[in-house]
Amino acid sequence: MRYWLMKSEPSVVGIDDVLAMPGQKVDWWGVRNYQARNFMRDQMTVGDKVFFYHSSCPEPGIAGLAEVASKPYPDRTQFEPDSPYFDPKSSAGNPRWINVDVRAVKKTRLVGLDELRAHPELANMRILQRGNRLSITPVDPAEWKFIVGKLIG
DNA sequence: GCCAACGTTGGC
DNA sequence: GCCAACGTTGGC
Repeated sequence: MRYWLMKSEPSVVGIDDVLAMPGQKVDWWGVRNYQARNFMRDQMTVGDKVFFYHSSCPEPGIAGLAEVASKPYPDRTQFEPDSPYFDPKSSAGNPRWINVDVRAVKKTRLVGLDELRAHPELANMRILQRGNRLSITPVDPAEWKFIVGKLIG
């Protein structure tokens, strides 16, 4: 069992959108970074806990709790010629981009970056480091416990 | 819109 | 394999 933080732009797919989907699930399409892909492909297992993070929006921060809901499988958008995520170097037999399904568990209050930064217990979180751009990052179990127990309540 | 950080590309 | 140029991310 691992813990993760996964960024999504709420103007594209926010926590409310996922809660409204059948089974409260969404395929985590669109990751085009090898490190983030490898986390999904190599390290995620069904049931892993996820912070659903809203990025590139007026209030960036943790917006909900979620969990990994499938094994890794090829990202459908890499095969869609009209998609900005289309990858001509990808084929069904040799897909380059992999995703998992994510199930939204519940919406939480918005825990913003400034609030996260206010706690020394969270100082090492990848999301708080300068220049961080990785859209999927591992979360330390102690950090998960602190945020869920003390901040989300 | 700015810009720091950092990943990717491609010429050599 | 190096590295300059370029593109993207994402908070501000």
